Amino acid sequence: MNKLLRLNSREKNILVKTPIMASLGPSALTKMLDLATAVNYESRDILFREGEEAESFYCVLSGYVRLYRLNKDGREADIRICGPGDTFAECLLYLGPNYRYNAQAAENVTLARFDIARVRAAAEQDVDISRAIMQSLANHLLTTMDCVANDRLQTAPQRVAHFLLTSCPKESTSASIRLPFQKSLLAGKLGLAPEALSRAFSALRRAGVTVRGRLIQINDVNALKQI
Amino acid sequence: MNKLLRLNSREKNILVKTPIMASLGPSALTKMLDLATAVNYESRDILFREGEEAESFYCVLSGYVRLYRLNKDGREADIRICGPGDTFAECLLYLGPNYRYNAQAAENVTLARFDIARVRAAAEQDVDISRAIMQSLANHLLTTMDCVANDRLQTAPQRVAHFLLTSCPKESTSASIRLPFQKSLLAGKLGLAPEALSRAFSALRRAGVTVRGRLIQINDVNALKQI
DNA sequence: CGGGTGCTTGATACCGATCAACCCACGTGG
DNA sequence: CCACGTGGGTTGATCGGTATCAAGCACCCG
Repeated sequence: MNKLLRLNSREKNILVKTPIMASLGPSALTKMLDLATAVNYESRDILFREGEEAESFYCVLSGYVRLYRLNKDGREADIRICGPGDTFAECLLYLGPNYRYNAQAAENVTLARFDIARVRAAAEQDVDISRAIMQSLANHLLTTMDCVANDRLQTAPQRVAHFLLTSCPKESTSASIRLPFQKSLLAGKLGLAPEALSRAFSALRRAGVTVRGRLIQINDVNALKQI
Repeated sequence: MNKLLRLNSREKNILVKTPIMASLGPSALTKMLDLATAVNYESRDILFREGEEAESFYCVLSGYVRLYRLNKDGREADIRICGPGDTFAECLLYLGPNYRYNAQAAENVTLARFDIARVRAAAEQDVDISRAIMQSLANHLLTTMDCVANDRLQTAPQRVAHFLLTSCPKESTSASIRLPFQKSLLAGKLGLAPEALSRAFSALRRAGVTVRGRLIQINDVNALKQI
């Protein structure tokens, strides 16, 4: 981490377009902007660890953040990958005082930081704010339930196909995608070892998926849906 | 399903002790009780299916409900098992108009049903209600994240051990537990096939776990923690 | 006593983790 | 300019864990 500052105007512009802020009315929006500070981390920096006292929650302005858990042998499992516009740890607004997972910068990131106690107070007074928080929580809950279902129902190639399909523009018959982050991060997001992701990609070649670096060419979107 | 009625006093008594209702002030509580109707389902009844339009969310008064998803070959995966006091589908209060998973009665159940639109309106006017919803959402989000992490980090015996430990009274050195539902339901909850649960139990015998029907005897709680 | 249901046990197959080696692109310094 | 190291990714061989299929068992209730 380094300096902790008011947001500059560029950062403000990003923040206000964020899902959690976009639905706010003008007065709620200024309240929230007043509470936000900007903070930067470098790749691999730890933002916080499981068990630490939670003072802040965050909204990603640029870069990617890994939320993950450790088992007692030190193995890591990603729970969620947060990109620009994503909010995390806001569930602690109404829960216990400790972080429940680790957070690490997957690359250089800029975040908006919010003081939990202050936002909680603001939400009590402003329905706009509590509605926005509920929407965010509800969204994360559904995404996470999707994740459980996908982990339990889909094989590695199916997960990758599913991910690619959600990255395609709707209603397209073919597409080319640029991964927004490293493959190893994608592997973690899908609950796979990097090797398994690699093999899944090569299994998808027969379905018309070509991979070169971060560039992915999908010849037949419908074929992918059949996987 | 059968009749849909105002709650009788026994049901009201259960409902008000429920996490989502317990934190409400008197006026919010009466508002919510006014909105609740009681509904019964028999074992294996389908409450709703993924994709159907969502009019209601539910709170379990007695029995157990399975939330699950299907893949395209018809295989099922449980996402969550809801028991007495649990609320489900409340995430749709602020989201799309359709259920995102299937819900089935795992045994005969009694539920409190809430109309989504009306509760949404009530939450706009009463901070108590929206705070209660946020707490519920935040709780489910964390539980579901736990679920993802456990699926990705733990083997079958570890999952079972973890489940048993959370069912033990805190700070006890030995315990005996009665499963509140069928083993096949527990298997689904833990993301296992029933056979795998069975084998996990027999693997735990060496750690001092004895199983007879729904009764489970744990000789050494600390040994379980080492699994 | 017969039949159903829920559970266990065994045999097998599959999937993905793990370990190890290698490849490639890139940057650095001699 | 080349030798080297580093980090990210791929590929192959192996192992372990769990699903799946099939059969058998225990209990309950008529």
